[in-house]
Amino acid sequence: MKDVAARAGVGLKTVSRVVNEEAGVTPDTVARVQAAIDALGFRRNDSARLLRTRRTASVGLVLEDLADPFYASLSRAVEDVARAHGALLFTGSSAEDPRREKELVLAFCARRVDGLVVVPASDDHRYLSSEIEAGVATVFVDRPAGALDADVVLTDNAGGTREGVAHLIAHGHRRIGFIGDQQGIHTAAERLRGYHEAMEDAGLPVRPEWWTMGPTAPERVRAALDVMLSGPERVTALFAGNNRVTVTAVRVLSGLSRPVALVGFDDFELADLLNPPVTVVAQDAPGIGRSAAQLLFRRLDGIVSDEPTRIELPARLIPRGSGEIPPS
Amino acid sequence: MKDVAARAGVGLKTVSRVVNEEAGVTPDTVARVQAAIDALGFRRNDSARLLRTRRTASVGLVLEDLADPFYASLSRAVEDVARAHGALLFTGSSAEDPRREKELVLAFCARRVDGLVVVPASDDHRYLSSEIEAGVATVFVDRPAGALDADVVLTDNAGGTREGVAHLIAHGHRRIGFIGDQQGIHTAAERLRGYHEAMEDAGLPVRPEWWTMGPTAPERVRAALDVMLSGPERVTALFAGNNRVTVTAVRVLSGLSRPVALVGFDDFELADLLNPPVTVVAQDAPGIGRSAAQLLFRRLDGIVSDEPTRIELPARLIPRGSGEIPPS
DNA sequence: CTGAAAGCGCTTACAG
DNA sequence: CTGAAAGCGCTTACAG
Repeated sequence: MKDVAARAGVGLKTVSRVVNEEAGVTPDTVARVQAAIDALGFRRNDSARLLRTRRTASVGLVLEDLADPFYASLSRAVEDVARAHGALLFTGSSAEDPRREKELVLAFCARRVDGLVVVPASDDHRYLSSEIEAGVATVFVDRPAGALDADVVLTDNAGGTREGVAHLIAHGHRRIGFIGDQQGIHTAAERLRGYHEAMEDAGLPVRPEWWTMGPTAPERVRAALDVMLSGPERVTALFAGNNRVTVTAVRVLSGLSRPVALVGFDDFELADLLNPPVTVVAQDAPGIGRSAAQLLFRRLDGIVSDEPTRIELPARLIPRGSGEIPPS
Repeated sequence: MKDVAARAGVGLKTVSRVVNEEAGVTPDTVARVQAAIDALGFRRNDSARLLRTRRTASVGLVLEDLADPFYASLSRAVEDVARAHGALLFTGSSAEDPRREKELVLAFCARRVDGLVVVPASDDHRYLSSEIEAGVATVFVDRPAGALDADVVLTDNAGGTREGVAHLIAHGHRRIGFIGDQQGIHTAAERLRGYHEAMEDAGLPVRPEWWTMGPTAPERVRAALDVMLSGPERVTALFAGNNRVTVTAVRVLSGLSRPVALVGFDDFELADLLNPPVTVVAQDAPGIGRSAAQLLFRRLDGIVSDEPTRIELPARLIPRGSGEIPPS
């Protein structure tokens, strides 16, 4: 910029004015500066500009895994909102590792991002409270923050599961199984709660061998299914607590002689092409991302009250066939 | 930092030394500075630091759509390599819009990212040549850059298709159809070339109604299939030029009375759960992302020659059932 | 309409 | 072992 000013024979401030298209510069001066800019191939360094402006026009997104379809479409939604607000997006995957989450979050804070959208991997976010006080707007997504009262946008996991299980009950099932992810995961616990509530609402008993929580590895799910599907009190329908469980369940159930109904939490591509097509309770990944990002920018613009906001988005039941199979 | 220095009664440089854990500071001084840092809640502003250091420790990734599974896993691989090199990742989706691609690329350049990984949407990247001269390392991915000789990492599209078509021929097919994406798309044209080569290698004639290029919208694909699958010279096998075509083809073929063999380019989740399981030619999305990012950092470290590098990764045939159906 | 000075928050290149 | 000065590339707050 100094070179441009020298070549055009003007002050730094005038170059700055031309570059930023500020009014009040003679057309003649503009032309001279522009010529110098073109000749020198000058282009403004936004990093320097932003240092002075005291905002970085960027937001950081920390999630489990950028490659996971759910988070991928959530990311895209966050990106779109950020773009609409003139901000660029940093992304990082925590891989469910609390240390990595913290590392990423602090790296973004050190760059002084204007705001953060975080899918919590850690269950203690007190390390963030000083940052938030320092002015980094933060919105948690998919799961609430641990030990910190902060903005959060999530799916109504319990409600969605309740609806899915009620759907099975409405189709005549009375013995329904539930296979969920590990207890410690907030969404998993909420879905389990929804299962119990739906059964209770219908006045149906729940036997202890009908539900189980744990890793979603295929072997574990198969073993759990074996238990549920044997004996005189075996289940006639299954609610799968997430995507991976659903897929394993489809594999196992397709090998059985008598049909077992299935509803899964989380939609997935080609669910309608399977045999039978899989009924699911779908989360709105773009909707969650969009809400979170919008809330973030409302915070940045100081539009929202200081009170932490909690937004819960409904899940949607999509009947496709597997959930409408009657009890055998 | 000024405040910390004042509180600790030391110079700025000493604070800098402590923050950066440089050697040669008395333990006593370190303790005093550290106490001031803690008391004031100071944390280094990396944006300011990087302005002075003249590198930003960040790379920009521009692709079609962050929500697309192929690009999502490519992104994750780029992220992992970037992390290993201590760099953060900016991501942006061009949505196949050349203007948006340019906008994103230039925004990243204006932030002075150290390097760029770009999935080209535009077919003219001359706008980038001045940036590249200015030192922004750039690697193109999935498709070569337009009108610019630059580093590129891509899949062997022609070779992969040749292998897939040869697989169908090996299973006895002589009349094989090909439905591809629009001609203008580099990968689409390459795959079409592979189809023609495989047929020619086997000495098989290709009738004009057996292959077609165009939008991958379901209606277009259905119409194209109708043509190929009717008349005395109808095809007994189909090669689908990409994911979306494959999915539509599965739907159409599953409704037919006589079986038609199918091989698709690009793997997709649950392909093995469909009926019949779908044989595909798989690209290595993480491998492509990893190679591109590694090449980028080798450039940044000045390890590679100045000559643009072209890396072509093999595609892999995964037989699952649909591609092994004999001619009816 | 234009520009010189100070400053954003750090590091570099010195000197002591 | 420590620090004052200059500078990274811009903008802000003035003054003229």
